[in-house]
Amino acid sequence: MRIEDEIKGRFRNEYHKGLINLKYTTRQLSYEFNKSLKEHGLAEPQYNVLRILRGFSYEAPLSIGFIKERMLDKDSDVSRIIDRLFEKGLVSRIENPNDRRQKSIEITEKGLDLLDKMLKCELEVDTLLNNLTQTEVEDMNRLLDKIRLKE
Amino acid sequence: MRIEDEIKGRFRNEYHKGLINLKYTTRQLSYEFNKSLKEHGLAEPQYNVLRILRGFSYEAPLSIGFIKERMLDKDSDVSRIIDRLFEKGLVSRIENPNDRRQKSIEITEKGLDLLDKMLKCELEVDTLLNNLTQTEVEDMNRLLDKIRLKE
DNA sequence: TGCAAATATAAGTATAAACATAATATGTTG
DNA sequence: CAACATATTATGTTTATACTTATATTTGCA
Repeated sequence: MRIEDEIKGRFRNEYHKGLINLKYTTRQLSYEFNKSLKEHGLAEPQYNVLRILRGFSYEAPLSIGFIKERMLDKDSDVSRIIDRLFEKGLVSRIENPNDRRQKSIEITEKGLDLLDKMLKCELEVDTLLNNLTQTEVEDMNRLLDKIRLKE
Repeated sequence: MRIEDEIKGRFRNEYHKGLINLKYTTRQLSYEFNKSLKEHGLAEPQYNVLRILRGFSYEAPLSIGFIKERMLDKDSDVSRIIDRLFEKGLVSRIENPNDRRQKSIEITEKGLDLLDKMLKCELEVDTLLNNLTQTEVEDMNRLLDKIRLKE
């Protein structure tokens, strides 16, 4: 559907439309992905933390700060996201004896098992943009990178 | 900065990168815009509701449902967003005598004054994508529309 | 007419972002 | 070593999304 119809609005110009289109499309993609995650009882940031913990398990245990640097959202409240994962038994959390300010976080067996069961989610990620050809995705990435360029 | 460096991650392929790039770029644009809104004490959904109320004032008063249909986020909790605007005196809310299930919402003088003072925010919207040329924005809109096509 | 279904909104719960502040641990410097 | 700055994490508050359930009202139909 045309974005104008989907939000029953109108745009001042192509730039205005671009901004709304970015937000609207991103939200729709997240919505579809979240439905799959919910089936496994996870919210998206929780899933992202688990994937970081698994991805860097050769450097485990990780600190909260290390995880935070790798989150999409730099303001992520990793402390409380870890709280929820800890309560579900998906991660362990102990005080780092070398620096007692830090916590040492590791993914548990249960956490790894859950990620294994969620392989479908991972594959889905690569299909959400399937309407675009390889060249088109490359074009889009080039445009998005350009949007973020400073000065 | 390259998106790979910004989130200190790696991507399986261009599609995977595209998805992350969309989320990351959209979040960054929102972040910048929200800073301006905060100066006026509004969160983004509150600002959007006010703009809808002003934009359709010739059809005023509007129902909650009418507003919801025009929100970017279709699951917006417009009832409670209106609560907050009402407490700030920016909108009025009365029971619709023709259909007492509905509420009649209107923007107040105070609300209109606030929007007037926020003209800078409105102009900023059109500059957030200024790194792109007109043709590039059009390309991006075409790509985003294509992402959302069903089958 | 009477009653079930549909509609409009509100309210409850869990999760998270955004922001501020606090608490504790560590590093540095005089 | 004391005083101060900095680092790391936790906590508190407000706002919002996502989802569920409740309530009041209207509508449609047997």
